[in-house]
Amino acid sequence: MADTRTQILDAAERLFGERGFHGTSVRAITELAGANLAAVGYHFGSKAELLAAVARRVIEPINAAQNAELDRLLARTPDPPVADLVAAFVGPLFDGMPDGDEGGARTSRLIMTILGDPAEEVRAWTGAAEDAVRDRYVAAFGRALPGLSPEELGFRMRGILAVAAVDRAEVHHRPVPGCPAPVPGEAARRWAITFLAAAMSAPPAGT
Amino acid sequence: MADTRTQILDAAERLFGERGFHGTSVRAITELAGANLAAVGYHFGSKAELLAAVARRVIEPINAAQNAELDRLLARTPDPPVADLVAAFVGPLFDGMPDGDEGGARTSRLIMTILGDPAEEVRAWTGAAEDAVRDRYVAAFGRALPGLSPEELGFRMRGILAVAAVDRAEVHHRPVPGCPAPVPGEAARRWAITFLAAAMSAPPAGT
DNA sequence: ATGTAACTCATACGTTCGTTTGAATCGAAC
DNA sequence: GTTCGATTCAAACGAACGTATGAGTTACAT
Repeated sequence: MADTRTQILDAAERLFGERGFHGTSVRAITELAGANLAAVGYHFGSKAELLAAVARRVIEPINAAQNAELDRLLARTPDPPVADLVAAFVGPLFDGMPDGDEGGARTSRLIMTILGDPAEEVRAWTGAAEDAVRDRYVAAFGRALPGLSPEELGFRMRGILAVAAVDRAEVHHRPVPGCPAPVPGEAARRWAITFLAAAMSAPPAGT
Repeated sequence: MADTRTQILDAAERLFGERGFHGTSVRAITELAGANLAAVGYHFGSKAELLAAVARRVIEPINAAQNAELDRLLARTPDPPVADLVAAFVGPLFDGMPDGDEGGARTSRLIMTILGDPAEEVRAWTGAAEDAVRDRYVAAFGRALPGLSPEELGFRMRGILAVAAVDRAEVHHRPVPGCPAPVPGEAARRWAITFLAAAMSAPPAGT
């Protein structure tokens, strides 16, 4: 049995992802973790700091993988094609956490919750590491897509995140009625890369 | 000055969009609306039913516009090209509510909140109307994109919603650091249509 | 003017929230 | 076996929550 701190992180990750930040009570987290109510205050200081810890733990391996994939690409050629850049960026989002995640769905639901939750406390933890990774990809996409304004490139980068996060978040949620339910695993990953590579390769729409 | 019921709907739409369902208190809504705390109970019954009313008011004009655009397209040709279908589906999402919406951002933030909020009460109102519209577009896209499995088509439909909702939701939020900030108005609409038309037109990735 | 229905209001109820407290418990070092 | 830092615990705090109540106010038909 893992230590209390880790079990609280696990429980919080699951519940924040399933019910959002405001929708999850500290009591629900500690109950699921089999820990005492006060353990959150002791180990993390506050509910908001617990969310920051959860978010860090989720995002760090994704960032590391995105960086590694880009390194691998750039080692081969200084100007990788768009499709490879998309795969390198999107792949880690579909891998999610290395272990214990239900096919990455928990992770993505959490990312979706964070993306969707406007509260400052939910967003405050975003650090320099994420920015650095994103900057590297923006630069690489910019070279692969000359003629695209920085603003439109930014729009497309956000589009990538949106598709990946929303789709994965819904794997176990089943919203958007009227469409067939999302598909877990390898198929969705390949669909996303195909979908987004074509999207990124579109000619500039201009201002 | 509009009647109390409308002012509560306006305030609730803004606050639900900005802070989510659980993050918005009935007191905050009535205060912003300049109404009494009990007015929500009197006019809507409960906070959850207020959300349902807000969601209906937001989504109905979007659905109607999507239906009308598709009618217009089908009147011209029985099998419209993908780009036209994308424009017809995405356009109304960028138009948002006809009046008083800050360029549609309020609306989309609300949609994003709903998409991202896993609570059953947030999702319960989705009705037959939305399903019908989506079914019509799924059918039209299916004819325009033969060889695409229903599952992959469902994936792409969700991709459209994700891009539109996330982008618009962030117009006034400024998340995703490392990318230039989102752009309001006409540019984003054209970028989205270009981006998504290329994405939808991609060859099938297969199972 | 008077009755009536629609509405607004101040106030209170019971619950749940995040956080804090101080005592109890544990494990290893000495 | 005692000391001590680290951790866990039950209990309680005040604040904020959604909702309910009943009196008060308005507008209008009669």
